[in-house]
Amino acid sequence: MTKTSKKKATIYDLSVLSGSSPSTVSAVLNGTWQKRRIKESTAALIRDLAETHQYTANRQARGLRSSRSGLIGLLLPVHDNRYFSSMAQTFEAHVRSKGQCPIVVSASRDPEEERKTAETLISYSIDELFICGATDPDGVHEVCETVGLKHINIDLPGTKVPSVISDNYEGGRMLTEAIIRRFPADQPLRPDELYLFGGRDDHASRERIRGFRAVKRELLGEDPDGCIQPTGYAPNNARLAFEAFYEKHGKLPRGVFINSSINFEGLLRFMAGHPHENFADLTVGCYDYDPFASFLPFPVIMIRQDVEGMITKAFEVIEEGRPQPRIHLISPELVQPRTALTGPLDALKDFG
Amino acid sequence: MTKTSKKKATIYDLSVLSGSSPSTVSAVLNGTWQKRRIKESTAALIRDLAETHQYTANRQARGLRSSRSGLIGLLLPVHDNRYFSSMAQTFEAHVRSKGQCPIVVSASRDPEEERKTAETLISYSIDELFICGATDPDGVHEVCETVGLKHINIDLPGTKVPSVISDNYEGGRMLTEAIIRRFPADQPLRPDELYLFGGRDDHASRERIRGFRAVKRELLGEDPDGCIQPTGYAPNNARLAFEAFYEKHGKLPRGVFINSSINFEGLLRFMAGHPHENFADLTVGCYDYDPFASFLPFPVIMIRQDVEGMITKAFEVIEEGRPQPRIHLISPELVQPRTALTGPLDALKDFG
DNA sequence: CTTGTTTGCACAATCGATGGTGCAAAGACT
DNA sequence: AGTCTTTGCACCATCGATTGTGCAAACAAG
Repeated sequence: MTKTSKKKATIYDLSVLSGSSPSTVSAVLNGTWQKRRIKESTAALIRDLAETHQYTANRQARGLRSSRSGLIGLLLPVHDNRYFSSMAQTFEAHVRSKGQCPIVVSASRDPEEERKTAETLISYSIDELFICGATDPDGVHEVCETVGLKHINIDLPGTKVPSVISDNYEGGRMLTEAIIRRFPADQPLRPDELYLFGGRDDHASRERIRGFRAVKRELLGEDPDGCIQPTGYAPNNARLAFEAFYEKHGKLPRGVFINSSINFEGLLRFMAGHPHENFADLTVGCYDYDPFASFLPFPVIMIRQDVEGMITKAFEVIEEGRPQPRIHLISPELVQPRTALTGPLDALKDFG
Repeated sequence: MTKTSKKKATIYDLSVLSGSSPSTVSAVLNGTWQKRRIKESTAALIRDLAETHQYTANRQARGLRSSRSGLIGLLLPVHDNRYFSSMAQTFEAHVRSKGQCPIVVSASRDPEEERKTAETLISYSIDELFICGATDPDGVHEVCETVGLKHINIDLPGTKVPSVISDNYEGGRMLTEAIIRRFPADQPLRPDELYLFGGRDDHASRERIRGFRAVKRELLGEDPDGCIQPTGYAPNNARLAFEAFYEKHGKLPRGVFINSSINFEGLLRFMAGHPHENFADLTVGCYDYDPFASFLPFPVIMIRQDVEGMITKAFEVIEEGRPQPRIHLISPELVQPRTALTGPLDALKDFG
């Protein structure tokens, strides 16, 4: 190896090699050289040297000077979930296409951790922060605000800055209606046969529940309170709720609206505990999309949220000068049972 | 707001406020103050000020000086996949517990993009890099090596530095055997009824295929070449392979070994195109775990790779001084049909 | 009271890139 | 030839934290 530098080349190295000053090297390599009236030939020489020595600017130094880092943060509840990981994927694509670098972290839906994590990101001088699915978006907002960091909410809205979220009310309506219509006219669903499980007291759950209840009232005439079982987001709580229902009624409801795929896993856990039940007359609607769930042995109607649409919108809004703290709704999509949609995975290249 | 600083407090701000020098403030706040013989009372005063002014060190400045950033990189093929996103989740937990900050990026399995992305991370002076599932780990190695960056391979091995990977051979064997044993003695699987779909010419696929073929030979006596269909990782290629088989034979193989959940989605797409088939005599083994897939209307045996084990091992190995470029195998786990395992999602807190 | 030691801290250089300013040399113009 | 303008670049301060060094004041020993 001739060029085993072992340490990265700096503008000072290149300035010695080229016989020009560090500032000239810097200007050439960051594109401001025309403004500084550097001769084309000097620039070419320096670019050449940079190339052969594999120079790349030290982002920490640049960031320190310019108080920008080129990092854009995304704060998630968790990574290992289809919805949020596809947020990460889409977010990364957008950020990279702007020539910046994504930094994606998770905070377990814990308000305290959300703030702490935001502070960590801030200590790296990130340029913008996308707050996705946070339990306390306004808490994170405070942290951002004191250092003048641009930020925006996704998935769950806050009140201080703009929010881009799914149209949960409409999605809830669509899904509820699809469940109801799935039953044949001679064996229609009764109001007390359609339950909602999962979710908690956040904006998304509330809106979905509102849509659910509205459609129930419109199509089934009634909407008993007892049919709403907000069990939180933990899969095991959902499992317990199904278990309890089953204990009491000896079966599951004929129609089940599940608030998210995480809660849906609770249903699976319940089913694993009842291997001999075949749950013949069960229709599930789930507010999330997963291709495998779509092919389960009972009809599963799903909602796919428009992640690409939300991220795109969020970038548009955050670029605005003084955006109002309003809520931007993005329409989700209804997915019929046994549907295998394509996704970002299809962008995977096959090499080798 | 009394304390709307609008810009972050620095050690200089605190030094003025406390009447001591910046270096004293720095020493107090980064823990080296005992070594510098700072009075306890001075330290207390400064800590107090730091608290009330919400001081946090500028990581870019610190990193510039110390040529370390506190960032640890993870390079993935993609985010939106259960396996890799759970890598991200586990990785993040480990990194944060060491008081550092994770930076997770994806490079689409593209060797060029892998190197470029590594270079970007390097420009941020990351302290270590975990290379997960890379198509060209040794290419990334070159990039790391020239700047003296510690790195390690996960999931797919390289030849230059240590690699921590799944025991794909054993996993392949376990899964194949489980598929075969799933068939009753009076209707045993014939060698030409057990196919493998998906994967390509990488270490993981090769090992799984090797295990598959070995077990087939041992248990079924034969192992025809035609039963191996490495379709790459793209779901659509897998779909086409299933389609082609179905065209030719009018049915699917009775036993199918699928190389990954991504390829499994190809099977779903195929099935979506044949809504009236019920695929009664089909048993699938999939080298990945997904709870929904586990409950599909046909038996699905799955392999869950020990992500926690791999990450833990990788951190152990990378801390070693001069680790040898050997391969560390981590045993995966067989998951019977209709099993809902708990996962990192269960760590989600319910607040609100 | 003098000399030696310890305590407690300030000073200043440094990391690498940026950008304002200044100033010679080259060219234009009278 | 003398003045004015433009060209081309070097110099230097700066961003914020770290760290080696130096040096007074406080204290101890003789």
